[in-house]
Amino acid sequence: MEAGVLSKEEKKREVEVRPRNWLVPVILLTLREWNSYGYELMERTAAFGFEAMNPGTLYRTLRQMEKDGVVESKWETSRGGPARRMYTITDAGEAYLDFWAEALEQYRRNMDAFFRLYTGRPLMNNKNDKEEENE
Amino acid sequence: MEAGVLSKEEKKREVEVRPRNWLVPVILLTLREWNSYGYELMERTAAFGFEAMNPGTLYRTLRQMEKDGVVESKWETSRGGPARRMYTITDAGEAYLDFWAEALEQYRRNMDAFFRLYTGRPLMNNKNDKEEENE
DNA sequence: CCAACCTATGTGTATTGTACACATATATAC
DNA sequence: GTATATATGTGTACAATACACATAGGTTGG
Repeated sequence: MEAGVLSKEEKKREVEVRPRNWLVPVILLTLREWNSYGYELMERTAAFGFEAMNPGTLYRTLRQMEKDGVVESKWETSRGGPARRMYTITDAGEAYLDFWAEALEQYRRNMDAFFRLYTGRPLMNNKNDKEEENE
Repeated sequence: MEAGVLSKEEKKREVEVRPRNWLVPVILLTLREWNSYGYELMERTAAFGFEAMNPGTLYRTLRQMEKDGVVESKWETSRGGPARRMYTITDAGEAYLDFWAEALEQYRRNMDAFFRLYTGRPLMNNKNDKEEENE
């Protein structure tokens, strides 16, 4: 394999940087601002990295979130056009969001550690032995 | 569901904040510092959020990375104790790492946007209509 | 000497978050 | 009345990681 450029193999899987469980918090955060519904949420989640969000994934996630009690929904039919399932964040949802944000902070520290090491300066020499440097 | 505290349901799945594809870059970054092997890498990946890394997952990932050409390995037997499969990062591996780090920067912006919104100040009022605030 | 233990690598299978493909229904515009 | 935008949904696939378990070499101590 050649160096310097990425092989077709690697390009294919592109690099996807996004935390797992990113979708749920993003939805919750958005709903904390305004009540909303699936179709609209799709646009807004794009701002957080879900650029080509698949509708099915979003709708299913919303249903699951309702089962989990972090959101509630009811149909909104008083309007032209197809009915919308309007979602509201629950108290449990806000609690979950807070919990998640806290965890995100911890992760940010991990990411910073990554960058410190990446950008050159080795954090420390706390490795007991490093005899396998070269052979 | 009660608010303020997390339900058993939510506690069970804990909040796992870590980007997808985090393991591979962490391994590559570590190998860029020193050549290493699975057993040792387990300790080091812990520093980046893989606190209870399962051996199987790590070893399988390393093999896959070798197939992808981002690392190379050879047995090290000149030592007491079980043989170690020593890994070295390849040029392609370094290129991949660079590529990934760049993508990570973009994600960091998403995360910052999340925090700005989370910590109160609404980014903007660029939403066309928000009639569903209350009903 | 052989049993217990640490080191070290591995396989088989499950889980989970999201992706992809596709289906359906309601209104409005032409 | 059919095309289009809006809106919600199901079935299935996939990839990253988790979990459970197996194996084998070497060292230590009774």
